[in-house]
Amino acid sequence: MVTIRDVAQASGVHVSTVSRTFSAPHLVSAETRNRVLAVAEGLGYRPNRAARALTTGRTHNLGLIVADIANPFFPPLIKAAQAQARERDYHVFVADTDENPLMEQELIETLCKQVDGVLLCSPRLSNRVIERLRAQVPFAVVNRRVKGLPTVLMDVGQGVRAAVEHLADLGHRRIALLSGPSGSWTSEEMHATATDAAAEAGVELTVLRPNEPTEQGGLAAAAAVAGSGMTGVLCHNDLVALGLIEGLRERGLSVPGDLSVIGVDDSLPGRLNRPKLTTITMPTAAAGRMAVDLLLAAVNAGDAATAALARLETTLIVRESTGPAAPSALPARLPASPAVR
Amino acid sequence: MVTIRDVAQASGVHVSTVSRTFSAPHLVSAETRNRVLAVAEGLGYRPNRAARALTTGRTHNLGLIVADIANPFFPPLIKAAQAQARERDYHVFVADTDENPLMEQELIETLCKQVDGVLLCSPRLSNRVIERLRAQVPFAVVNRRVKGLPTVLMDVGQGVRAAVEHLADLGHRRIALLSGPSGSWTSEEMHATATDAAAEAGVELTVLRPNEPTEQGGLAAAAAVAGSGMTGVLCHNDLVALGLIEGLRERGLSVPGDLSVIGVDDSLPGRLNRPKLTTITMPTAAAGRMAVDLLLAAVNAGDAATAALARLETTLIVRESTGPAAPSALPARLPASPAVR
DNA sequence: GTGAAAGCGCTAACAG
DNA sequence: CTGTTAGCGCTTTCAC
Repeated sequence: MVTIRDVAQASGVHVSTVSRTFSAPHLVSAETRNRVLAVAEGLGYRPNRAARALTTGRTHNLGLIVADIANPFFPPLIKAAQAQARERDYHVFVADTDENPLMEQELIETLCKQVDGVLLCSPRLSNRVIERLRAQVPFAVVNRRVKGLPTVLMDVGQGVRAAVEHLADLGHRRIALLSGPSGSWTSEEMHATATDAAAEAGVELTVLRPNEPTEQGGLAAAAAVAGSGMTGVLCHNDLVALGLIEGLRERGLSVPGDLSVIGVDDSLPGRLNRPKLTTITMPTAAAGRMAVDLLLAAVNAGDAATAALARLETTLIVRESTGPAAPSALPARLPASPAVR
Repeated sequence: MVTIRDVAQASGVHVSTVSRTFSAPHLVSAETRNRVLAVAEGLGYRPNRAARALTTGRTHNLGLIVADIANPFFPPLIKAAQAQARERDYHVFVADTDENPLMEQELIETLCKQVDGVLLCSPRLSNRVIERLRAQVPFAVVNRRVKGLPTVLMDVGQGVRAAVEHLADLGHRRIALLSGPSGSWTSEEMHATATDAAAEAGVELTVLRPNEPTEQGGLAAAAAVAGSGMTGVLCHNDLVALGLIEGLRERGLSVPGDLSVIGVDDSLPGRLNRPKLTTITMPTAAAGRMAVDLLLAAVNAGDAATAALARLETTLIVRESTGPAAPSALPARLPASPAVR
């Protein structure tokens, strides 16, 4: 391994001069700098960032923790975060918690010594634990509110509101919300906004929960939805929506003919599905970039940190999985006179 | 930050004893060990892996480099690799090259000082460059043959052979291969095997290349496929297949009615698509786990390394996107008497 | 079984 | 502008 010392020797200067050529070039005469650079290049020298971290206290590494890498919601976020970090000369550790809060905590604790900050994406950990852990390492969070922490929220409420209104406009009077895992801010937010919006639109909302945030969860929920008299379903994410559509189909129900289904994420599988899924966009790539920037700002600010909060817009994209409520699907036990908005 | 020194002081022993309690517990009396452990626990001490790396030369970190995190082929592999690494007490840096060989090289060079080994998944770099770089850091590769390197191959040839025979059995006589990016071993392997299998099955094979390994690539290829007289298409991956099906549909052609389409990967979008995609499984999770183990073995063996090569099976999964060749689609210019197998 | 001391590769005052 | 020195947190001989 070629070290700073080899370069110093080969170029006839002291190690500190070599160090300076890399970490504070303006403090070195152009002549020496060029010579050192040339020698370093020739020897194939690369600074050892771990050693540097020991003296500077900065690792130039970030941790990125997600619940499930294979959930199509995350890859675009990971990709963007990682690209943005690299732009800022940071490398990123990516870790998957398997939706397990304990693993999440363990991960944070082992990672924290090796990174300057940790990005928590849709964490499953309680706020209480997060607040305790923040003494160890700076955090930024995506899709979770923790006071005092740099936060990026994808304002799913906007999309949910539009989705409920969209269903109401199509004549749906009884709608369901297939909720996500507990501990998920997005899930709570969807619940709250959907409840509000349903009341305003004068439609009846049933919340079915909790469901795994996967196609399996959606598939399993089909039993509860079919024959319930509900004709519009808002799902925790696209995967759940796709699973639900499949489960409905197995029961001889068609989408959007018999029921309308809406997902969340605007993920690849949803875009490629037939019928194309009506869904709520989640600006995951933007969130990844922004979260990295907020995190880095907090890292560099140190104590002077003023926790920023970014709210990213979400919008409803109407495609093919929603349509007019089928009269035939209207239940006999329809409330006497639902307020039409 | 609580260091080994704080623990030493608080428990009335020397730092080296604390060090030993963590890295060689058997060299410490049970009594002192327990006391040190208790104190460390109380203080919330966690060893600093970067500092440890400086003396041991082992970072306990791995690098994982992929062409595109958002390509659904990779997330299951990343997830599995990362989980397996953690099992072995390793953390992993994940980096995306955006399909850019130069970025891949740059990444390897900046990462190499911080990791004990690098996992190259479907690299876009030439073998020549990889062989030069291996002096810097141990490698393992997935889906690429580099002699002397621990390798995991997903034997796509098996699946391709089965796919071509499947199309031939269904009566297809002119088939196309929508090839992937150059530099991709998988793509070359598919090409070679498909050519062989087509000759044996007595069908005519046309290779269309190169295509972006995305739905866009497939969509764009639809123009060349439609009206060409080819009735069966084997695509570089599921995404291309899905894009192609979409492009065909836009031209009024149905799958599997007018043409049969086969993908590769058995990815989520393919499974959820209608028609369900006939595809070739790629054991990505198994490959991720195995590659990590081979890499770690190479890292630990040092010079004594004997490069292992693992070949993982792939199989054809027949679903709904393939069917009998439509007589109407048979071209007038059919070769006089194609050998029927 | 435990302490002492050297050193991993690098940076950061401080002199000159 | 460049050299000297000390030290980051930890492991690892080598003594005792």
